[in-house]
Amino acid sequence: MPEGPEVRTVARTIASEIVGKKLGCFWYSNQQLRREINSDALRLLENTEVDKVSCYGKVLFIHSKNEPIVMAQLGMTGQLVVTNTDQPLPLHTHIRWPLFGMRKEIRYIDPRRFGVFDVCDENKRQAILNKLGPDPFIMEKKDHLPLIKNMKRSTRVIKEVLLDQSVIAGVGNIYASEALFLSKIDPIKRACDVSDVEYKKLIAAVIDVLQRAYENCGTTFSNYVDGSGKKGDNLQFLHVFQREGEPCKVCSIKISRIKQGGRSTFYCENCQK
DNA sequence: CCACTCCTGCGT
DNA sequence: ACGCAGGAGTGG
Repeated sequence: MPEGPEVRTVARTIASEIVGKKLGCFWYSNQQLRREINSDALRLLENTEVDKVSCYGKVLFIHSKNEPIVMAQLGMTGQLVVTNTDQPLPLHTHIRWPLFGMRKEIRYIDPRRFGVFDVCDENKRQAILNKLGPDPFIMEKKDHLPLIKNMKRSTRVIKEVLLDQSVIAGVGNIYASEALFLSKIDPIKRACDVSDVEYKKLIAAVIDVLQRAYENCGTTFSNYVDGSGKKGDNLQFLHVFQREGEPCKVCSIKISRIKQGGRSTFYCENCQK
């Protein structure tokens, strides 16, 4: 479900509910997610207070006063929400984590179970972050040139490079298409054939598209919700994603859909060269 | 590099 | 019945 802006929105919205609260008795379903749930390690966090919630790319961390740190990835359909304990349990609820004395709990819901809910220590967290490319939400101007140099080395198609989290963290299938549209780059072009001028526009477009999505609390076209269960408002502002056959908002020709690396890419054949 | 896998649900 | 879906890893 979630790309950088959605994960960042979830992090912000659950933070306001759980920071400073004490975690209660951890519960999990017997089904396993992408990885098995390490309940023994997670239970070490019972009776500890949540310190902060952070995220990098599509990875979300819940920090307690002590280690370990909770590491969550939402996959395609993961939802991390804080709700009243007496609310009916949605199908595919895999984790319930009450907040001490609050009549509220953290819930992890994930129909497809592509997500991860795990723990790590600070060293492991750094190792995870080191494998990821720069996050456009955090990136500074001085990071642009090394990023462009890195992208340029690849002979892969530019769309697929944008999805590679080790190159740039937080861009997913929606915002890859959107950023390429805004910077007028043909998604079929190999990354090594994209010019410096195009790259500058592309990086600016990526930052722009992600920032705008975050300001609109993310894109909901299916089941994405923020930490309070609220849908995102960004769908109406998308230019190409899931608009196959509809008119381009710039030139009015029909938006195309192609497959790249098994994923759909939406683009305008006229505007993007 | 590619194809394939993990899984459920929805629309055609 | 089939193809599609905000992700990411594996193995050839």
